[in-house]
Amino acid sequence: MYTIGQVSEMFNLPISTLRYYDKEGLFPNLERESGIRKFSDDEMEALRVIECLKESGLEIKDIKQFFEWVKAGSSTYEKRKELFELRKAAVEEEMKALEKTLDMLKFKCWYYEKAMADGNEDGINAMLPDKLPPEIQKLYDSAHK
Amino acid sequence: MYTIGQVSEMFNLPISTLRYYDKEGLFPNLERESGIRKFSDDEMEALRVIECLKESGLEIKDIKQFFEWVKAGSSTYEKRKELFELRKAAVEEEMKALEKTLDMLKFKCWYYEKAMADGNEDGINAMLPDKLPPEIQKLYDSAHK
DNA sequence: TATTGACCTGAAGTTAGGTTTAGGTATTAG
DNA sequence: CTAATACCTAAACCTAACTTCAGGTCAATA
Repeated sequence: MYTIGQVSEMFNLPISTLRYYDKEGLFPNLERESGIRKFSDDEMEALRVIECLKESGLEIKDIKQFFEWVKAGSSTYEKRKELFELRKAAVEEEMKALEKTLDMLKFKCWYYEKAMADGNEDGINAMLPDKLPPEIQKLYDSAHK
Repeated sequence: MYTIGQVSEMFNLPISTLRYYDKEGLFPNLERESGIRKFSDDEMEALRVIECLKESGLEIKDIKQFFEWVKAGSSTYEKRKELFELRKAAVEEEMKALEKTLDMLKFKCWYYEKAMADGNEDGINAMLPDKLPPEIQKLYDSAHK
């Protein structure tokens, strides 16, 4: 069993955030001892799931919904599975978007390296939009498709 | 040259968002014809950069800063390059975080598939935390490290 | 004894990134 | 002529996810 301060340290989350999560219903089974929250391993695992679902782009109210399904028992296995499948698809989409973003960033890094070497952007502009070095052209095309 | 409505369609962004970006100074060279915004290829490329930097996690006010550097000319090449290097590192970090998130999501998908097949979570709980099938154990460990 | 530190609450405040509203102009279609 | 479109502005509004504040309890320490 851990206090809110210990959990805050372990997860590197402000105490105020943990209390906020509790108020929003993300720890439906959280116990208290004379008013003081006692975080068990269940709440620790819940926090891992919260961080996962949050990172996947899910809103707090929908994370709460998930924990309500957990409380409801085995009749909600299917809903819960579907939720995770959907978040998985969303994260895979987001990673694709980030790949494209990364290509643009790499292109811009090359761009400014060359601009610094040349003292101006004229040489680069003469290569645009399709006479860039092959590796760079790939990045440029990926970022501009 | 494009009108705001055309740009809105092309980038799939609300007109109100384009006007908001303009108000925030993200199109420092945007021209107007009797009050009406005229978006040139420069603004189109600016928008691609805006979307890239936004996706990388940069705030609007810092994107504005970048366009001020562009306006300032070749003396800011280094700053601009550093900005893109930093955003590149940030996106690479974020992708790592998403990989871990994805591992947790895949684990949970497996978890609920098995729970549905078994009708309960007992079999799974007996395997936790280190007697899971090898592939699944990898996901679990990645998500719990 | 008193003060420090860790916990508690409800309510108000904050921030980013837009969106909506209310009112106006200018061009074109019927 | 008038009515529908597409544009414009300033200012108010909105939402999510926290954070801060003001005031209070309780246990251990100096």
